[in-house]
Amino acid sequence: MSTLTQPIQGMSDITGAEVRLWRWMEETARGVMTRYGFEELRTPLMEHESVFVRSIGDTTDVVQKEMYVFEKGGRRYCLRPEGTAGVMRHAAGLGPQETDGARWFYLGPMFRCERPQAGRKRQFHQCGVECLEAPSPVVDAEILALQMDLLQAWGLKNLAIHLNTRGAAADHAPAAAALRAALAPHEAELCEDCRRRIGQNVLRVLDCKNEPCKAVVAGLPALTSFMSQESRDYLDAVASHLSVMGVPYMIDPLLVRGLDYYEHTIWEIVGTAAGSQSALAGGGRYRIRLGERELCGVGFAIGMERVAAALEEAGLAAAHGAAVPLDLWLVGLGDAAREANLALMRSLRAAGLSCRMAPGGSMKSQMRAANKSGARFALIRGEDELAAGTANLKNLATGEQETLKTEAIEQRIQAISAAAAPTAASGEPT
RNA sequence: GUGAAAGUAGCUCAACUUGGUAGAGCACUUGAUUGUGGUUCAAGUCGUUGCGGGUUCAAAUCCCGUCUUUCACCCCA
Repeated sequence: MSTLTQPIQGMSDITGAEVRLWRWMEETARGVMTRYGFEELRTPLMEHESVFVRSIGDTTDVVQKEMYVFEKGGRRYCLRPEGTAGVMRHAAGLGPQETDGARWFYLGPMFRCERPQAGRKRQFHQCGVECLEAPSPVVDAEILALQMDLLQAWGLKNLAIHLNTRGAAADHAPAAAALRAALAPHEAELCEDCRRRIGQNVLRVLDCKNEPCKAVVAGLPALTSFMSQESRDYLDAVASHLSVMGVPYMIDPLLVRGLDYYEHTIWEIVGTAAGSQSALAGGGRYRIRLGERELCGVGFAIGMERVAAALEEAGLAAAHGAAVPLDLWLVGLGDAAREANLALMRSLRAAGLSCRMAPGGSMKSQMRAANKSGARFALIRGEDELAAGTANLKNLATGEQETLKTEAIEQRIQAISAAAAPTAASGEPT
């Protein structure tokens, strides 16, 4: 295929059963988040590059290697690689009265120029929330509960919350320095990547997958032991609030999250999905300074592709991807019947019924089209029926057919349609 | 950014090793039934073998490049 018929690498068209599943996921998410008092916020897909450089951190891989950056009219823009920074950019332009206690959620595409693989696309989709209430372990625990409720509303099971803390901002530098000092005697035992990490991103040594590195890390004191009492108490408080709410979790002292803006609580939610992308979602408490405003909040993001894959694996996707059948397929033989059906379709649709017809063709081909469409009923009219003022309504599932008077058609179809399965709720694109 | 595998009809795949007219199933169209779908039977359509170049009398097949997909790193949701 050529560039004219293929999407860009790592980006894909979402169609058919997949798009129906996604709409259901989005509607379900809106429902859950609304019950927690969150309002939808739609920020642009493009921002000034600096919005992300400031908040995510200019040494992170996301900023250094993965952002789609381009220049236009002397300004540098980028496609958003995540959702939090844009929401904070919005908040920073508002006054404190409008941001204190704000609860926003978002749903939409993000862009990172990484090498694609299972559960990782260059255009991917996240569902996330940001809560700007005054920092408190209570709020963090509530947000975690929300996230688990949402994942469970989608039907996911066997999820594990891995909970940890980055500590208060004042603890970051001392903790990193202490970790470097603790690792120094073992440098020769570490892998090449980890020796590089000591200088650049020392926390990443903690979650290295190589056995020798794991052995070294296992012998180190917990990272929290390098933090202040306040930081340890904060984590304990979050854990205890989770217990009160009955939300299961596990403390994972080796959990690391890469973006610079996190402080205190951080977490990931891991599913059982195959492959290396088992993290379905992540979140944490953060502090972001943009312009004159410094904003503290807590939030999470869920990878929609990964959730969809998990639903697929659990056998839950098919039910939500099923097409809603048409109420009716109109079959007409001859010009007069076709014109009559054309007019009838308009009033049926105005009445809320879904219907289609073929522009022509034999009785057989029209009936085949009706069958193939999955419509519940076929309405059949030819010269004879028009002359007699009637139409034949056939139930395509049972083969039963009844003859109706023309003036009774619409009412009868309404009644039958209402008795059948209700049509799916409407959804909005994102 | 690093390392590896794959791409043939609308779909799932065969033919590639050892170069010699590109095939099957499903799907699709039509007919058996001149006004009734699904099942059955019969016939038919279906391709610039991802794209571009090279080797050769001859390339789906061998070689090079490129695009895309997949997998593992890196990183992240």
